[in-house]
Amino acid sequence: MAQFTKTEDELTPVVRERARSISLGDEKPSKPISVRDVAKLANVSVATVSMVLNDNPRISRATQMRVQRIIDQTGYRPNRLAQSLSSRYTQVLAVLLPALRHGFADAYFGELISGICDRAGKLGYKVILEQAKPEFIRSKGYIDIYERRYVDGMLCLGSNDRHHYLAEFSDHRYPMVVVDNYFSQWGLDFIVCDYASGAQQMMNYLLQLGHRKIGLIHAAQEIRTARDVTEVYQQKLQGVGVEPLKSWYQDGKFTEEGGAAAAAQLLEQEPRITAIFCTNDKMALGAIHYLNRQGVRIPQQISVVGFDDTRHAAFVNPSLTTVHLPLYEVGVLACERLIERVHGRTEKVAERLATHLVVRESTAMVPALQNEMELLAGR
Amino acid sequence: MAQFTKTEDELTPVVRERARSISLGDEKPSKPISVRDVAKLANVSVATVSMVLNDNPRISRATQMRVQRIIDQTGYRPNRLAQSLSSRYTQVLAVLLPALRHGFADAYFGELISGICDRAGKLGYKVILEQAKPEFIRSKGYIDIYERRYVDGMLCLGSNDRHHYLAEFSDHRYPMVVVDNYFSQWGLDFIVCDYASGAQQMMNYLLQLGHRKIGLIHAAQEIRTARDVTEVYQQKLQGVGVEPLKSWYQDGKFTEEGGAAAAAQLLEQEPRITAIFCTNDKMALGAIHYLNRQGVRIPQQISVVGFDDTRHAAFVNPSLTTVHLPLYEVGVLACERLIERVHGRTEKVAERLATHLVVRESTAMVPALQNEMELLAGR
DNA sequence: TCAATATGGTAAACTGTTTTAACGGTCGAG
DNA sequence: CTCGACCGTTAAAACAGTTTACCATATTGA
Repeated sequence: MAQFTKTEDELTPVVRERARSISLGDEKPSKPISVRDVAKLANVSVATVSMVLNDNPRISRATQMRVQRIIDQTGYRPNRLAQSLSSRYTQVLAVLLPALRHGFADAYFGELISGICDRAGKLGYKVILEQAKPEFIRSKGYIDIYERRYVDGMLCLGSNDRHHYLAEFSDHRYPMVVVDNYFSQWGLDFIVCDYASGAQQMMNYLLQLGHRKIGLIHAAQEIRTARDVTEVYQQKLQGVGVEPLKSWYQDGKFTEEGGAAAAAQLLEQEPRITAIFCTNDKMALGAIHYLNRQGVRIPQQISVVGFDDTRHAAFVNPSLTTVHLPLYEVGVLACERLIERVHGRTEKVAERLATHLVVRESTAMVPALQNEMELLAGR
Repeated sequence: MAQFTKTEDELTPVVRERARSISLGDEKPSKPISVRDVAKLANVSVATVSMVLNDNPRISRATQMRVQRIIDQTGYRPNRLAQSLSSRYTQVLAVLLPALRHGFADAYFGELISGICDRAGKLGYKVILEQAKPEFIRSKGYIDIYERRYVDGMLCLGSNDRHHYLAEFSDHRYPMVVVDNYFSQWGLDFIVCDYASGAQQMMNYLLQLGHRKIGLIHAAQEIRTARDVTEVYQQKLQGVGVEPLKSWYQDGKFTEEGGAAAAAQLLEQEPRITAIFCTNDKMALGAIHYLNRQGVRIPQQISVVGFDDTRHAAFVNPSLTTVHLPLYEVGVLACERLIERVHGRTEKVAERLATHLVVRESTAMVPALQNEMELLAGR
């Protein structure tokens, strides 16, 4: 305790000794250096060291340099637990994911998480992963992580209307941002892709190609954005005087398998369909897979389109016409806004990022129209 | 401070009052309940409460129930920062990922992470994500997370031989497990898939189908497991008297684009090739994509195989023959062993999980042999 | 019956920071 | 030549738990 003297003339040797014992890394894991050690070596109080660490302007240039030198020499690193305990900020964010079987192996969530992690890291935050398992919800784990001070805020991915527990965040007591979805009801913060606009672009394009009998492979109508797409599909068809039949809607469950099965249903129940609009790329992949092996030629006989523009979309055969979602950017922005909330932002967060159509090879003019055009061209 | 009396008869009313003020959730965020509050209400010392929390056997059934009742009534949740600070265990693990552009949107890493998170959650651990950016390495961020007490241990994914900093973990001072790779040099803990065995099964299968001119689309020879596969490929060919030419090896950079480009090179430089062995599924997808649009029929003209068995492998056209890697299980096991290390395990961790061949539709007998067989069959 | 050993609990020290109120010294103004 | 303001620094009080050493009783064994 009193092993370090405080007289000015003895400072240097003492420093050297401490520094050496550190750099040599003596086998005994000689308990790590603390603020107290640094304070002693620098002949200042621990308060001063703390202030240097948080570069508080109250510290004079001279003192700040003296302390910094000691910090560098000793390789002192403040204990984050102690810092968080006393400062009330953990510098950690949670990413809440739906509890899918092998949930992370998913391009959609992966892209969002990439954006989040990149930005969080840049702003000095760590990110913890949390899966919304039933038990987690039942035991209010989502509140626990705040109350037990694991995190300062949370980003909620893959949420849907049945997640009533999100209502508990409406008072903004616990900073939370809904990522790529939105709720009209609870006044929650959100960052979302403009699904409606994307769907409009896609429908306009398909209609322009002459398609009228368009099947829809959708999923999860409890997700607001998914409903947006479905609604646009319906409105646009009605806009050209077509009332989509019940059988044109098929649930693809957001998976490749589901997409394949839905395509099969569609073909069986409505053989005269000329295009299939899948509300995500995974289902489109499944549908294409099914059609290919049924010998249906894409896009000559049937056009197939997706939604998301995941990496794989470009590497199917034929490559997929789809709507590009700026998921990475959504992640980045959500992360940024969440941190602002943690730091006291009070204005509501609500942003809608633009989406755009990506035309590749899975779409073509409707076959009949194609023939007509060729006739007109005099062939 | 002395607002709570300790006489037995006054306990009940006091409890009720505290409990009500909590359940009503008064608007003022009346500072959260602490051990001290609980102790006072239960008429025991804070030490006792702490022991109940960590179910220390020294506490009698009666006391433990009395305290537990108060805990339940007040909804008290221990502050994890304080717990970690004084217990020296954070109950947090780090997952270190290579800094790929959009790294998480990858089926390979996703599968590993799924396994890790599932098991970590089950064992009461949280998982933080860390990207191995150059700056992170240069500043020894990987040591920082231990010293600053962010985590108890680390799982290292996507490592390779150029990651010399891993040598710093050879003394096992900081618990770390290499996931799905291994190093002969530094005595690090690891859990890995049996790549060599998988490659052998695949090569045996291809050779059995009569293939001799087999191209290899590989990548990242600085990864030990990747080299294992390449070596098996070479040995097996030599085993049947074939010396693979330099031009049979093509670098596919582990991506779809790379796979497509490599396939193009291969076809140009060695048109008589009858099979292509890709060392991961992504490159196989790229190769198939390229071959398809060149009009090459798979598997009639050329067989293509992959490695990994990611979800997409089953949904390409034709579906991909590949080697299944138990990545989820590797994640689970790595997580488990790491936690054992944290709790003092001293035996080295080194396990190799079995892999197996998955035959789908992208492979067939070598064309010439096929004809011969048909002739023999008298057709 | 008395020392020896469990049993159950407690007070105090400890974990490593940040923050706050106070303090001594210098300076300019009245 | 005081008085208040300001500046840089400090001691001490949080923060919210765990751990340790010790202290009463109660139970055993001889």
